[in-house]
Amino acid sequence: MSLIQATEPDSSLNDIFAALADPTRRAILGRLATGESSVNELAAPFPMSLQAVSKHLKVLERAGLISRGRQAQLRPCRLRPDSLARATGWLDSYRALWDSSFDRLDEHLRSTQKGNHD
Amino acid sequence: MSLIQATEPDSSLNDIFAALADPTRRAILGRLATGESSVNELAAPFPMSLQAVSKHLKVLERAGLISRGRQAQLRPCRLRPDSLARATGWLDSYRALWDSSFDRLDEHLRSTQKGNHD
DNA sequence: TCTGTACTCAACCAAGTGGTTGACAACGGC
DNA sequence: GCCGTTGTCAACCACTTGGTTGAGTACAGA
Repeated sequence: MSLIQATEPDSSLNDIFAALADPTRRAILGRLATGESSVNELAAPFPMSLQAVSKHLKVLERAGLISRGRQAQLRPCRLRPDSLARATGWLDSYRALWDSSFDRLDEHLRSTQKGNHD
Repeated sequence: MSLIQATEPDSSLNDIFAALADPTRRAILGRLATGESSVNELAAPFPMSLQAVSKHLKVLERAGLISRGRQAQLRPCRLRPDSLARATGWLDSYRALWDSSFDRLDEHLRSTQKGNHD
């Protein structure tokens, strides 16, 4: 079971999950799911400076969750689905292990003790 | 589309994704998927102190990804599937938006410009 | 009761994060 | 060419994070 190793090479999972851990960035992704958008448009709903939002966009870009174009002085952002797919892929594979682990745990509990947990 | 709001109440998503953003913690979850385990057993493969691993376990516990029991002086850790389900739920719902967004983007690109991006 | 084992708590440290403000670059319109 | 708009970069700040070491707690066994 190679999933156990600590030295997994996919360091981008770090960036992806870290990017998703911030509610502002999740909201930006939600906004972006409705279509391409400029930095100003993205920043408008948030009670923070434009620069702060620009930093968040940089984090999302580094994680591969968005890409940024260029038209005139606008810098439109749009989604990139592949990174999100990597995150869901990881979660899905672990959820499978998860569930089987619970079957095993359940069996273990029934055979050894009688519910002094939780 | 209520997904857009920045003031979403589910702050636990922050903790869950933040917990998943660390490779050591992902490895711990992987190890735990093979069955319940003590702190010492969990710490053994990692090139760091026991206390550091204990901190990681606290993070995972706060995120609701694991729970910890007590038998004698052992403090066995085991998985809790509900928090992971929340993360996958969020990702799945967004992936749906994501895909439809890409259909829309594709259409938009075809109708307005001819590929001066990427 | 004394010892060893398993683990946690507390203090500390370097590095990273999320925000600010101010200055600057790039571009379109006048 | 100048001005407003759009956005980035740099410096700074408070706080968090991921690690360390050292001390302390809780339990089992001799």
